[in-house]
Amino acid sequence: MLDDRKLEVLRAIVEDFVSTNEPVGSKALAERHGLGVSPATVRNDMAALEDEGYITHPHTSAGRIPTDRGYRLFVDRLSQVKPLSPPERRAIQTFLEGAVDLDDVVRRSVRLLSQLTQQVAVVQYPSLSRAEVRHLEIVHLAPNRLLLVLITDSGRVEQRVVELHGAVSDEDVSVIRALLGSRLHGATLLDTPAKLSDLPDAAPPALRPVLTSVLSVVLASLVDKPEERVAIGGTANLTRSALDFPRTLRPVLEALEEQVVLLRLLGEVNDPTTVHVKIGEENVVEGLQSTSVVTVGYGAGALGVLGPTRMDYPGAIGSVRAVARYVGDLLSGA
Amino acid sequence: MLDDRKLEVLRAIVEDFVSTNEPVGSKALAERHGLGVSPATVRNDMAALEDEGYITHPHTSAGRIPTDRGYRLFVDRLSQVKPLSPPERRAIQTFLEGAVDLDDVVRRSVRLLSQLTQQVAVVQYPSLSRAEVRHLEIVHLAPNRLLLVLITDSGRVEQRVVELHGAVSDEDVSVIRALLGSRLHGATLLDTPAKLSDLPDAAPPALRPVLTSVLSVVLASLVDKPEERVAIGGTANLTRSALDFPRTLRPVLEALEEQVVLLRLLGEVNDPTTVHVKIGEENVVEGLQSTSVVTVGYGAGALGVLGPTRMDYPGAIGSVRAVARYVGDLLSGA
DNA sequence: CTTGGCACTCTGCTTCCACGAGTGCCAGGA
DNA sequence: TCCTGGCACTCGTGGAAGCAGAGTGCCAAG
Repeated sequence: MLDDRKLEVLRAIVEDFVSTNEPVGSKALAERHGLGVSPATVRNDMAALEDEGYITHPHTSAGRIPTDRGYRLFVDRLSQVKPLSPPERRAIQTFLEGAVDLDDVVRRSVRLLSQLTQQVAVVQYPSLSRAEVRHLEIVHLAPNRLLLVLITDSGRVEQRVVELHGAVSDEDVSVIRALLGSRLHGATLLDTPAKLSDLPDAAPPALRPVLTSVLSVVLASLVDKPEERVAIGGTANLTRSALDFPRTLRPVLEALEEQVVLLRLLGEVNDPTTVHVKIGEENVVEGLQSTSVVTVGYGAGALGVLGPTRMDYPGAIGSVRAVARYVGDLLSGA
Repeated sequence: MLDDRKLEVLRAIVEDFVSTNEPVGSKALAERHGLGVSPATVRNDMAALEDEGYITHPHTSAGRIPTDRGYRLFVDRLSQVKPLSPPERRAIQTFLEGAVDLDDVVRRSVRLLSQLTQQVAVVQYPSLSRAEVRHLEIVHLAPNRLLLVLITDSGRVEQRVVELHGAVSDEDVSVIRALLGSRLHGATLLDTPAKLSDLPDAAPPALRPVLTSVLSVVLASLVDKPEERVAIGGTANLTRSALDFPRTLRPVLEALEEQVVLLRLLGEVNDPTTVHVKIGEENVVEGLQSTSVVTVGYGAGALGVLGPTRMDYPGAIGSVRAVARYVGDLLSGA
């Protein structure tokens, strides 16, 4: 059905359309790419590609533009990842290494990705559930109020206030701190319930009420529904493609304001090591049907970019992959 | 020069234009507002207002729209703050009280403000320099690497990694923790340099190198240039006024991506208790000359909204003030 | 299977015109 | 002195018409 030349035509259409944002006609295409055939032949191929649903017409007498399906084929079979240049790699590395803490790493990654790809960038914080506990601190804020501070190996710091029913002494707090600390150090949050289940029984009776309050907060807010966080940046890049989003910019911005939506975008990554590309209507998220998303896991989390379906996929995939690698190294090393 | 009726005309123009987004003509104005005078009279007043620079024409045969100067006069002398309704107040309070930690408070405030005002909302995290140290924890990450965790009374948690030149023992870390803790507990970060200046001398000689490293990190990254943070939300609201930003949406989004810019917007608040309004060209920030900003301090930080100059100022001022009050209470109480 | 030719169909742009909103000015009246 | 009705004028908007150009689909010949 689709011989090599037809695929070549599709590739040319995608590349031209991505760079010019204008429907591409048979004549221009035959000239600019060295296909060695006449416009008429190209037209025949185009008709075939259109029959198969890879390209379409905006209107009768305009050139062709790729459909979502066309981009899909392009990404899967017609393109190869554009690797970054060595200077770019060095720049990424030095920029990321300048970060002073986890927040800074994430913020820098977002900025980096959005500048490299000229798209919207999304970076997830290292997931809590997969993280190891490096330190658990209990601060005695008030007689009946404690602050739990959890530090993970990926550098995340989570805090929760625990309201107690009665007052508790500094000494008791120390005991609890020691108890919890010894149990949890080095554990992942997934292990936590098992590690803590018998703790109230093992503790001195006087401390049990307090311990129970503390545990319920730990389990409820850190284990059962661990808070996932994401950072986003480069939204200004959406306006560059104002032509791509006739009236759809609104819903896109709205969707991007929702943490839940962003997490879904990043979370649909099954295999964490390969780059995933969602194109147009493949996105189930409301409001993002006219966008494409390129994501990849970096170890304890995921990151990616979002832009119009008319996107430089090879470049985006290359950048996303490279940044993910550096971020992954950085976070597992620190 | 400007008698009461002229001011009334200006007020009517501002209110009409804000609600309809269309230049307002003399006839419609004379009818809809009970001015009791003829369109011709209104026209004369309009001419006077235009001479004074309070209103202008988009083109010869269109109605009038307010200038920045007109809005300024409106805000200063012709409008009164629109207080929130009791149900609204209750909703704010319950929504904010549901927050589990500082990040959550800030995120909720942003969402609240942007929904109340239908504008872009900006909320600064409580400033570090004005905060009191509630707890300073030192975690021994590796033989020659420490993690400092600073918790302030406003709930902020800052972390910094300290790389040491040589290994240090757990016991030494405990000593340093105790030393620093006793000195800093209850101090503000502004007091810190004074409180710590003689510390190396007072400490056991063996610990001095380590202590010096720790102190230099504390002073450099927490005191000398304390990290200010801001959260932003509701950018989708900018598209609602696509008519207001003909082609200027781009620079606005770009400006909003810069933490520095946001801090400048919020930072120009001198008197922290009153609401400040910057209108259009009054904004020195590049790219925001077509927007207005309404800000107020809430105690340890500031918050505000940003939108087109065509903004419901009384409503925005009311919302900003109310939210600031609740946030302030919440953060000083917690 | 490829190619050149040709008729056809659109869109985008320009021009033109009529309409209507709104203004500025003036002269008369309170 | 100020308000008012009247009137001529300006100018942007919107629809109709016409034109040029790009691009297509199809066909018959190589």
